[in-house]
Amino acid sequence: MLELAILGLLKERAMHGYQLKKRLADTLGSFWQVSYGSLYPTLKRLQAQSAVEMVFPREDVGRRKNVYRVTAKGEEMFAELLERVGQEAAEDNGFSVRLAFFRYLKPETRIRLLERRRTFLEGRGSTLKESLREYRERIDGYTLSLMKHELDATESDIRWLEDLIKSEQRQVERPLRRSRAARIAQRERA
Amino acid sequence: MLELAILGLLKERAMHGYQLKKRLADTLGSFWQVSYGSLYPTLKRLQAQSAVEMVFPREDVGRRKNVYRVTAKGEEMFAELLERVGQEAAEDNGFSVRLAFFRYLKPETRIRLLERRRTFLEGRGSTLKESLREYRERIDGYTLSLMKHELDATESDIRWLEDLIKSEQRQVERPLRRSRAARIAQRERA
DNA sequence: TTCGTCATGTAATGGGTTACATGATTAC
DNA sequence: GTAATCATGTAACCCATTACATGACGAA
Repeated sequence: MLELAILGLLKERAMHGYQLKKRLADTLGSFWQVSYGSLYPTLKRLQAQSAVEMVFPREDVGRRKNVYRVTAKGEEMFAELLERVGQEAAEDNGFSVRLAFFRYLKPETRIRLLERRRTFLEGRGSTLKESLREYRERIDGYTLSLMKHELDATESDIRWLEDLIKSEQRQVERPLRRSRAARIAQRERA
Repeated sequence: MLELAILGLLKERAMHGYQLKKRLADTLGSFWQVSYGSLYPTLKRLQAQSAVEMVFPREDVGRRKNVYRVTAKGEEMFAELLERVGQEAAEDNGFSVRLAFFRYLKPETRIRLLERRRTFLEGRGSTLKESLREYRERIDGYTLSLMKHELDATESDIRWLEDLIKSEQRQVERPLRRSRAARIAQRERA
């Protein structure tokens, strides 16, 4: 997860650990906090795997900063990690981090990931409904209220996902339609 | 967290590990999954601390089952863990687990916990708004959409909390009013 | 000159998971 | 008798955190 996030951010531009942490906090910070104690070791590990390499300072001579950039191997790793449509990719953080790098995926893969997430949330929804049906009388008001609220939140998540999926599908279809139009135009020209 | 949940569930009735895991999955399962690899060691640890003790099987002789019950010391531990209004008590899981045992808290403590959670969520909300304001033009559509959706979800959480707080406050006030009425009645009797 | 923030790192610890191993009981 | 589920446990690992340690640089 952290590796994916680091590679994804370094893909945009070379950065050093401290900067990386700031960017991480800014874009993913509302759900995903990283400490230096995990950031720096991960960065070193990625370097050892030659997924990233140090950019030796030019104008930046002053401060002791370890600026890293992604290597070709790092790009591969990133793509592999990002596309991996396992269980982890459907869970809260795994999904959010991947969404932040969606622009690097093909629309079809995006749809697959979105649908995986939807299935996951539908599972959570059913579990919640089941619990509500099964235990409604036996559980206390607070847990009941929590469950109802969770169910609402889950359903809202699903609606949001549905919108994302629809908009992806439009993006997949439109080029097709255009090419069909192009084919027609070509036929007419003939 | 797990200790709190185990003690809280065993407070209701004595159970063995397997049962405990089921109850855990049923009531808190939508956000909090535990594996045996962490459940059994925790149970043993609690036993070593004499927070729980084994109930020796009577009618249940057949199966090899380790049924545990909470001890007086366990009750103390539970109360202490539950009331602890630290950072962890405001975070997602910490809060939800505590909410599931809210009935064991005084209304004032409940309100304190609810307000801590609200403050926490308001912080998240501000962070999100800040990011949206700051980066709106620079970040990609997916992250933007995620952030907006997160903000909506956070605001919905806050509204829900507000309702819970209000209903707690009513419960704090009503007995006061009743006692005032009692005082008046007493005065009239005099 | 000193304070804040930039910047990097390590060691100890924590809290969990996965995979493995075992075996009893129940339902078919 | 055999498959599913009940039931307990351990060892290896993973991913992260906290606390600690260090020091450079810029601004007041």
